[in-house]
Order: sequence, then C-alpha cells, then structure tokens
Amino acid sequence: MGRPREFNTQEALAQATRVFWTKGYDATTMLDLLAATGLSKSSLYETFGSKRDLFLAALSGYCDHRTRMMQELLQSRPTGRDAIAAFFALTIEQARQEDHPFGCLSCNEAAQMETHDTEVRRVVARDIDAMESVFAEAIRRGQTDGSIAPGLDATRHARFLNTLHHGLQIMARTRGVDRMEAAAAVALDTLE
Amino acid sequence: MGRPREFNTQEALAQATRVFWTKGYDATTMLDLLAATGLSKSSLYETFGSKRDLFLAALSGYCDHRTRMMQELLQSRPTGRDAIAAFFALTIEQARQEDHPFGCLSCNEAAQMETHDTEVRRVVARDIDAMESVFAEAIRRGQTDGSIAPGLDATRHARFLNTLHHGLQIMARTRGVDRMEAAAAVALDTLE
DNA sequence: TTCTTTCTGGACCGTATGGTCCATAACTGC
DNA sequence: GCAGTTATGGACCATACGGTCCAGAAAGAA
Repeated sequence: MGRPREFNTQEALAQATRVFWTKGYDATTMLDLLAATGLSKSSLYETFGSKRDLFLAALSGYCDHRTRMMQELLQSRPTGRDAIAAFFALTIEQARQEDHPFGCLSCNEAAQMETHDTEVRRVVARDIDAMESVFAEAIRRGQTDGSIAPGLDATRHARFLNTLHHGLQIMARTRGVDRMEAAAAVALDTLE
Repeated sequence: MGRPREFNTQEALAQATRVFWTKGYDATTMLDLLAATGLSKSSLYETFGSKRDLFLAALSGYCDHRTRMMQELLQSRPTGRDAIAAFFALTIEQARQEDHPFGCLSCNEAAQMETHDTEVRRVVARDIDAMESVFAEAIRRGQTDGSIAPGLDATRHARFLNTLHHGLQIMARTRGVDRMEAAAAVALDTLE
C-alpha cells in the first residue's frame, strides 16, 4: 500500500558513509549527503532522522562491517600470523586505491572525539575494543598453530598491533603508503 | 608610537593552539578563539589575518615546537634508545594530564586532511617527515652507542616508530592510556 | 476511478558562522 | 595639550548551516 520507496536504504547509507569517511562528520554538510545519496531532504530526514542519527548509523555499520571482515579473515587464513598479515596488507591495499576513501572512519572520528557526544564516543571506544579482541584472538590462535612466538603476552601485543593499525590509518590519510608498508612489516616481525 | 598592544601575541597564539588542538579546526569557531585568547574580534583579525591563517600559525608553531623538543631529548639523553623511550614516556604522560589537550594537533588534522587546503596538508606532511627524520637519527645514534641493535634498517624502523606514535596519539584521544603503555613497550622491545 | 498512503521537491526558518567596518578609546611623541 | 597612530569593542553583513513543513505527485487497493 502507498507509494513505494524509490531508493535503497542500505545503498543510501553506504553513500552517506562514504562522505563521512572522506570529509569527517563536522565538515560534511546535509547538501553533501543529499548529493551523495541522491535523496530529497524530506526522504533523508524521514528515513534517518537527522545528520547525527545518520552518522551514528553509518559509523556503527562501518565498525560492524570491519570487525566482521577481520573475523572472517581470521577464519579463512591458515594461521594466526597469516590472518594478521592479510589484514595489514588489505589496509595498505585500500590506501592505494584512488577511488577509495582514505584511512578509517572510526580512527578519523577518534581524532576529533572532543566534538562528539557520548554515544558516538561509545561506538568508537567499542570499535577499538572489538579490534583489540580480534587481534588478541589471532595472536592466541597463532601461538597454538605455531606461527607466533608462544612467549608473547597476547593482550599486550594485541594493544600494540591495534595502536599500530590506527597509526597506519593516519598515514593512509596523508598518502604515506610507503611508510605503511615499512611499519606493517616491522610489526609482523615482532610476532616471531 | 600609537596605542600599545594590550595582549601578548605569542600567548594569544598559544591559547588559540590549545583550542584547535582540543576541538579540531572545523569545530573551532571564532567565538571559541576570542574567548580563549581574550582578544576582540578586530585585534584577532588585525594580528592573525583570518581563522585559517591563525590555524596555520598555530599548526606550524606546534610542529616546530615538538620537533625541537624531540631533538633536545635526543641531545640530552645518554643513548638513542633512551631518547626514544623518553619521547614515548612523555607522550603518555601528557595523555594522562587532565588539563592537557589530548593527542597531537598534527595527527588530529592529518585525520581530516580532505577538508584542508594544500598549504595545511604540506605542513602536516612536513611534520611527519621531520618526526621520521628525528626517529631515524635517534636509531642511528643508538646503533653507534650500542643501545640499539646494529642490524636494524634505520629508515624502515623510523617509519615504524613514527606510525606507532601516530597510533598512540589516536589512543590518547580516546583516553586509552593503558593501551598506550603496552604499545610503546612492545615498540621499544623491537630495538633490541 | 477513487481513496489512501507514502514519497518527493522546494520553500521556508532560526541560528550561527567567518568576516568587515567604523566610531571611539588609549597611548606616544612633539 | 595637541596631533598622529594604533588598539578596541561592537554593530553589522552575507552566507550557509541543520532542520521543519507543506502542497502535490505517484503508486497500490478497492
């Protein structure tokens, strides 16, 4: 019943995510979002509520997606070390793609936490925790399958890898891809 | 001759830097800057030109200051390794200070490069290069004084440390100070 | 066709932004 | 004290922002 929607909600959200990812929350205007999604103002507000709500949906979706991606990587690779290496390689590869937004939405917004409300902060904090957990899991699996030195403190090392990953994403923003490769390579060396 | 200035330019710049550092360029309004510096609008525009010019001055000053600080650290510490350790320790200590802005101005703005013009981008890029240089210098000195393994590729490792440092600054923004310590400790371990 | 529901475009609004301008105050040198 | 110079405060401006609202278009159900 009623006139059917002329747009795909998920696709619109993906486009909006792209804009936030590229420009950051503050610098993104409703005009940007309308142009990117192709929706009318009414449709966007009707569907997503407000700029902040849309951002929250985009951020949550982005974080969930990446966490899932990491976990799948962890499942599909032969060893824990391979999974970590593949994740870093993927991060670098994305930074090379000209048509791909640079860096990481969550990291970017973490850099401007002060301007965000508590709910956004919580999502970002949770994302950091989630990534740390997956790193720790990968390390423990690597220690079981023999690809990672058994003496490592998994939690400590997970925090290290997580921190380095955030640094890599900042480097991606400045297009320092060469630097990313060196940094990731050294990080992988620490696993042996 | 003429009415003398009632404020200190350097001090005003320092206050402005603090605001940019805390909130980021986009989220900082002229009102914020006026309140922080205590100047009138006319004085601020007369002295600094525009919001962007003021930001550029703040950013340049911030980067220069930190580079100098790193170099002094390198001079004053007994070994190259000590210098690097002291730098990370200082970064973490600052992240603990409640009254201190979190993270690093340059890193924060690197996370939103897309919204900046080429001149700002150049300053940020130069800052990254400068830090990498100091890291490399510290590593080479450490290799000479025996505090750092001679087999390390200084450039490669400098990129690694630099990237990790940027990650640390992001962690500082989210108040993940515990994570910072673990990450920095692992990074220092790689020098042996 | 008609009714109902939903979507759509754009007009509109209050606010806050970065920036300009000017009258006036404050100080120095003569 | 006067002239010249500079700083100051605040009024003012155009614009752009996020957000609301409504008249009408479009499509399914009867």
